[in-house]
Amino acid sequence: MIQSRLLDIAIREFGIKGLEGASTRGIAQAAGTAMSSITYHYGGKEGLYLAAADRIAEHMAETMAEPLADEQSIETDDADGARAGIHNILRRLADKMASDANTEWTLFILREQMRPTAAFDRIYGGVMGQMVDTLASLICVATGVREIRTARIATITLAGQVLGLRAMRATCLRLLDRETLTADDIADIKARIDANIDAILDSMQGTA
Amino acid sequence: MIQSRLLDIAIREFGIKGLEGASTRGIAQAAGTAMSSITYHYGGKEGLYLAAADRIAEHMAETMAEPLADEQSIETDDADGARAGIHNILRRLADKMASDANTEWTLFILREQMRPTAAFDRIYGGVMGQMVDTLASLICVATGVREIRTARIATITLAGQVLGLRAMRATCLRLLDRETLTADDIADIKARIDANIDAILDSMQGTA
DNA sequence: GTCTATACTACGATAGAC
DNA sequence: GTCTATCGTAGTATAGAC
Repeated sequence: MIQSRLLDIAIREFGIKGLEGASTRGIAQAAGTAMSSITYHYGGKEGLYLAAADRIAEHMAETMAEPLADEQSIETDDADGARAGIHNILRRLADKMASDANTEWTLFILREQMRPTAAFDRIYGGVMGQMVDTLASLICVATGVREIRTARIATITLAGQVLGLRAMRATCLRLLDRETLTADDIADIKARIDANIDAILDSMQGTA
Repeated sequence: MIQSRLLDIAIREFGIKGLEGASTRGIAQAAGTAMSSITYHYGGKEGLYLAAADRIAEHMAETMAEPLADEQSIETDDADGARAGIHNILRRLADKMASDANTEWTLFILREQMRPTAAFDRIYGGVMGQMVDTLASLICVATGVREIRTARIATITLAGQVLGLRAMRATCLRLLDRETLTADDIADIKARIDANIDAILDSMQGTA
């Protein structure tokens, strides 16, 4: 399937180099085909970029479908269940952000976060918006906080901790004196994040 | 001063569009000069990019000099002072990350974090490395934690919360239903971050 | 559908006038 | 120092053969 290989390469190249930095020639060559097949299948560079965003949204939906489905059925008085749901979602996200295997599409998303294009709508409108909304709802249930705005702001800080694994990767590596993050590093960081989540939720519960 | 204007525009363009995305022609035109003056003053696009990184490092050094100088004189048994220092540093960083006025160079740094070039050495080797090292030391003092690795991992999560303001900006705006962050938004987010810091440090203190 | 050819544009670098 | 003019390269898009 040339289409599929083209998309995989595109996600990698766009993620690493950005929309302007990546070249259709380079993508086509890496996929082992002619550049004009990009025009044929996707209408051009822009179309390929948007298709890459759609595929990323799909991929995200697959990995997040299970925890999101579970968590949306939580009762409004099940604080412990809500807390477990928050951990579940963020842990899964942390796996993606920490692993080198997911570098390409996490970078793609981060670029869109910093400077959104039409591609961001496709990603956020997919499972991503649903994910942060669910997190905010779960925070309300877990802490007893009533104002959704408060929960949303907490969502930003909780997700920020996790996104930081990718967004400040260079600093992480220097600070830990590594070339890449080891399995031990990732385990320790995830443990720290889990502890932070509990500490933060506890503190919100106290003031609610 | 044509040099100064050229650098300002360069930081903006490189920050927004990245090294490949920005064009020397565009930068020169926006600065009101000929493209060849970039060659004359900086030797080329690469040289201009590195000069922009140096200027960003300077700017960061100016805004962080005071809190870093204060904090390095903290006694090893002054847990409260250390905690205040952590708040001080992260609050100042949060101001920069939240404000639209600093969009250009914060984006520049984030790009380098995601995909470091020689420019990252100049930024990290300046005040940035010093900042995260100081944070880790202060965390040790504030919590009684002995292992520097534990403190460094906590540093990553604390800084991640703050960096998230820029790195997930698009999600922040959608979640709060805004075009740009208002002063109220920023105040609320900073208050949440302050509370989170205390909650996290408390939880580390308990287990140390 | 996939390829080769080519057209057109924009880029960075450089030479040389002033 | 700053400008104009130009060169070579790399980019995207497109037409047309198969």
